[in-house]
Amino acid sequence: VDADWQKSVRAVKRADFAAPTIDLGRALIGAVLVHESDAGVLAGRIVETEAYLAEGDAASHSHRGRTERNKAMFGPAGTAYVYLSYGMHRCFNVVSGPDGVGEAVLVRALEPVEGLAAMRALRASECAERKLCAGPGNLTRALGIALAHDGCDLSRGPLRLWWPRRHASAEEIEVGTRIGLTKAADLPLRFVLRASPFASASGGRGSPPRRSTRS
DNA sequence: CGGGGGATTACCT
DNA sequence: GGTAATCCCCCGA
Repeated sequence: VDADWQKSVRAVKRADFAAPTIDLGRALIGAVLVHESDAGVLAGRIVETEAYLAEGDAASHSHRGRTERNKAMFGPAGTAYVYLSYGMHRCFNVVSGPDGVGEAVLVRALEPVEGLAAMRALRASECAERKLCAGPGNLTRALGIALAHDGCDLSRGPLRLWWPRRHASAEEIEVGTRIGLTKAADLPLRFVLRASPFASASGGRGSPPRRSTRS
């Protein structure tokens, strides 16, 4: 099938996750998230992320300390943190920061690169390719990411990350404010591959809404 | 133990 | 732009 994306990435190493969370939020732009699922290989290239910090970030789940839900955030960098949002959607994060510190990078949008037919079946909703993995709840559904993946090691699979051989330059990444927050809403912690048609439609500062057309 | 509020989305007007 | 869907977390009592 279309496995061209593999040429642009290499296997991730644990050391790749050692960067500070904000740097990791930028470095993950261009990385490929792969789920080796029962429905086949489902993969997408990351085009939008948000950083959630342990200090001075009231919007972070870790802000009030470790709980049963957020304990994966306090694990070693390179762990998956998956949680249920609004009672129905799952959000996928890459845990970052030192072991014991609650930080993570939320993945908000992917460019689909493999398993598109299976992704459409999982979405159970007809939509343009650019919307297939646009939005944190949509991409977890398209890739079949479940709460059972919470705490899994992203260097091992079945949920796996592939590292970009060439990272996006500073000019290629647009920085804005995070989406959907009431607290710490002004921090510039959202990173988007500039002008990507696969980014989520909701716009923070620095990314005007792009929701003029339906379907 | 009760209740407010989400790191969302789709569909309505 | 407004809001229902849907449920679990977590704070305060």
